[in-house]
Amino acid sequence: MTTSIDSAMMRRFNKTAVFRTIYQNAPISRVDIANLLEMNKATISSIVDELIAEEFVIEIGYGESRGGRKPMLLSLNENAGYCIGIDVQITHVTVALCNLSGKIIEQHHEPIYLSDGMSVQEALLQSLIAASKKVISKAPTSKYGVIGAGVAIPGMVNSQTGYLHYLPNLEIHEWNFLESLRANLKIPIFIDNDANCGALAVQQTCHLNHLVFVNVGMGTGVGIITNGNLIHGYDGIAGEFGHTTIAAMGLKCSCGSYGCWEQYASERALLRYLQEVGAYNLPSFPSAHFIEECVLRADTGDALYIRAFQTLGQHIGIGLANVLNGLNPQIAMIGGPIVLAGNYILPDIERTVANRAVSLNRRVKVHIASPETVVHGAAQLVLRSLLLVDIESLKESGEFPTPLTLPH
Amino acid sequence: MTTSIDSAMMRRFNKTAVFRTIYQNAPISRVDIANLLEMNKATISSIVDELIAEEFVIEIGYGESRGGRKPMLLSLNENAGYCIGIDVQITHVTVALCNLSGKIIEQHHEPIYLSDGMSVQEALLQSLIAASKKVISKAPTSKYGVIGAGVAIPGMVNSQTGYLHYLPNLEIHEWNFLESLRANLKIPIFIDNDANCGALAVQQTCHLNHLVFVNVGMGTGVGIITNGNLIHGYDGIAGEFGHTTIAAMGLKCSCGSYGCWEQYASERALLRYLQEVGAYNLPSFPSAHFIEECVLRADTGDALYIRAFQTLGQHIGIGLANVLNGLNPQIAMIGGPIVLAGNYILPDIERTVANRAVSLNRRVKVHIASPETVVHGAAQLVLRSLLLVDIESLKESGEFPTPLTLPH
DNA sequence: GAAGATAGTTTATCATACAAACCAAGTTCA
DNA sequence: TGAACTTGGTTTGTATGATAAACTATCTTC
Repeated sequence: MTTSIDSAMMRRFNKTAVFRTIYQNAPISRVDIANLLEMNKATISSIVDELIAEEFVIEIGYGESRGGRKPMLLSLNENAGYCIGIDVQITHVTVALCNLSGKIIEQHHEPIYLSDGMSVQEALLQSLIAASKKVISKAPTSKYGVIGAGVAIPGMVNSQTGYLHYLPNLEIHEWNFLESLRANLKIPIFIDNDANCGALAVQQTCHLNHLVFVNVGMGTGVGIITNGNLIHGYDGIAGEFGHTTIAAMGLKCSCGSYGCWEQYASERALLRYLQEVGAYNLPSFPSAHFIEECVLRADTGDALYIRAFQTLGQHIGIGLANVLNGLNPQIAMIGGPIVLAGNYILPDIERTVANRAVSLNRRVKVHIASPETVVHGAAQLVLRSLLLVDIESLKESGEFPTPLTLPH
Repeated sequence: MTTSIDSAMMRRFNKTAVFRTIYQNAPISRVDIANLLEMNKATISSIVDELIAEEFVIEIGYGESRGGRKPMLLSLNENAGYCIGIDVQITHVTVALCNLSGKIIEQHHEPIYLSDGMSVQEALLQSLIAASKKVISKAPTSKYGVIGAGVAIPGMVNSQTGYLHYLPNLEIHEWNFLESLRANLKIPIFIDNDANCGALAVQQTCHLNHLVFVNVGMGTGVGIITNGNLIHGYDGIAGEFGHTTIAAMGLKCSCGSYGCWEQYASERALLRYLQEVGAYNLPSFPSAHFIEECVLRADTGDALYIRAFQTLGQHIGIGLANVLNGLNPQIAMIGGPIVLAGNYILPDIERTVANRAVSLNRRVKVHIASPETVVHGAAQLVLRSLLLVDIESLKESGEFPTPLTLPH
């Protein structure tokens, strides 16, 4: 692992810092960047010149005078290139084309269709590739083109090696996913767990450095950001709070343990709660639009559905309080398909957290994320890796990626 | 937050990297450092010259020739200065004088004695100060003297602000501990939670970047290191896994919640298990030597005690599996007073973890730490802050500490 | 319209890392 | 035994990049 710096490296760090400052504070002038970063005006000018030559940054006109010469305002050239974010789910994939500021330009849903004699892996790959090619073809011409794709996976992946250790429901085990995808998509590809992607997206919009993103879907996973960094763990599978015990003698879980959180806080748990309160006409398995349908029923005032949502909220709250006590974030986000039911579950989540979190963790605000959070985060994997590299990720990866030097 | 680098900063990073390399790989030659860090020989020589002039590093003689000129071996000058580590417990404090390599030179136990009309805070302070002064007076004369003190606290502290949010058992709330101690001890002081200190000590000895340290005593706390960094959370109180629910309908906890792990995995839990299996002559509250006494009984073959330890081990295992699934560390350490019973609890911990952890977390090895781990880690707070500063901690703290420039 | 303020550039300087040449001191082998 | 080679470490010259200070450009104020 390298931990030494030479002048080229110093320049890269500083250039990245300047770029990040523009990215997050645009429109901003050279002087303001210099003040924010406590660097010399001359250095900023020199770096900005490079960024403009590379078309990552553009001058967008003069700002208001503050008693002297008007400042020239700088901004990200958000259409210098594009990236795609992919949210893999059990039944389908969602692919979004985003510009460099992360804004979604095009979006497409593609079902995962398992035809005869085809492995699940092949079906997933085909769906991914088909959807990706569709949105890539929609990308406007630009300096850097489509610079990469980020994939959010609802299972255990190692984002460093690209290995998919386990994908529940589709029952994929130990698959070199990244290699398979790379063989078919000729752009840089990044992958991570879906909850991690969600956390990344939240960080990008909220500019907070300590947060958790709880993805409640068929299973329950947590993306953790502390000190601004995603936590991956040794094998990359950190955040499997869905398989932490909240009831030592509780329900048997598919993982072999008992009383796992996701037995009580997931789509499947919701289905069970509905069965328990006596709702009728239930599917045997949560379908693709299960939550949506339940929300419609609750919206009609169906007390059974409302009660089931409340029970779900309480149990999400129990596990969330655990996560808060363990990690002490600044905010907590609830994401995944369940967000459609945000209004029905949030009060119970909040109440339960208030009763079960300790000390300052009681103050942690719980929010419901937007449905696009994960796909946004997937795109963020690319933007972060290629554009927002900093000291941190250098140390993390051990090798030095090359920010801001994309091939044309 | 500063994220820019100039040549002075570059030098500091590199100097620290060289020092850390010597610290961890001594004895080592200049050439080997250059190869390890992928830096130029000339640069290494220049930095080493400075380190030798400052007496942080010494030349300890020639090594074996590898076909040419013999290398001059470098080593940490471990007696250039000293630091003290303090382990605060409910009934007493343990203070250790350590040299720069972290080796304990002197150790002293001081009771916390509450005399009439004295607040708990005062009693704790007086005990700390008395013990510190005793070991400081034993420090040999050296270039830098006693460079600082690190304090491990069995409660919720913010290591940045020095604020003690809550210290259970002694029932101290919201106290500016660092300020109070600084008023009395005129050396730099660092504080952190006891489990965090334990984790730090383990990291120092094992050179691993992903680990958890579970401190089982009157309560249960976890120190988490991922990517080589301690996790503190937003308010500094991360790691309170003792207050995570493992039984949603379980025992009422002092924190107001139900079924918290520490109700099932702590000294108090052990006492309850003993009551449940019908052991007699039990104290109403775990005394200072409670674990020690229980181990003695178990050593005589007392089946009740052995069974109680096994039950405790199972419940430590349930919570530990949760921690592993949530954080995916490389190894797990059990520390705190319970380590005396390591042989009695470890098999059950391992079995439970094997049954309840998911996927690769099943492979995580569980070890019993030595009793001095926490006090070692407390000393490490000082060594780490003053000597082993690197890119990482810069980003973390946002401000730039000044390593290797101690006043004489 | 002169004085002052702010934005940004140009120029000279300085610190630091690096490369290459060099010196020092060992080993190998004819 | 000594010439050739190898390795460890230093010296010297160079390149890079950040900074400070002087300078230009442009605006506001009075």
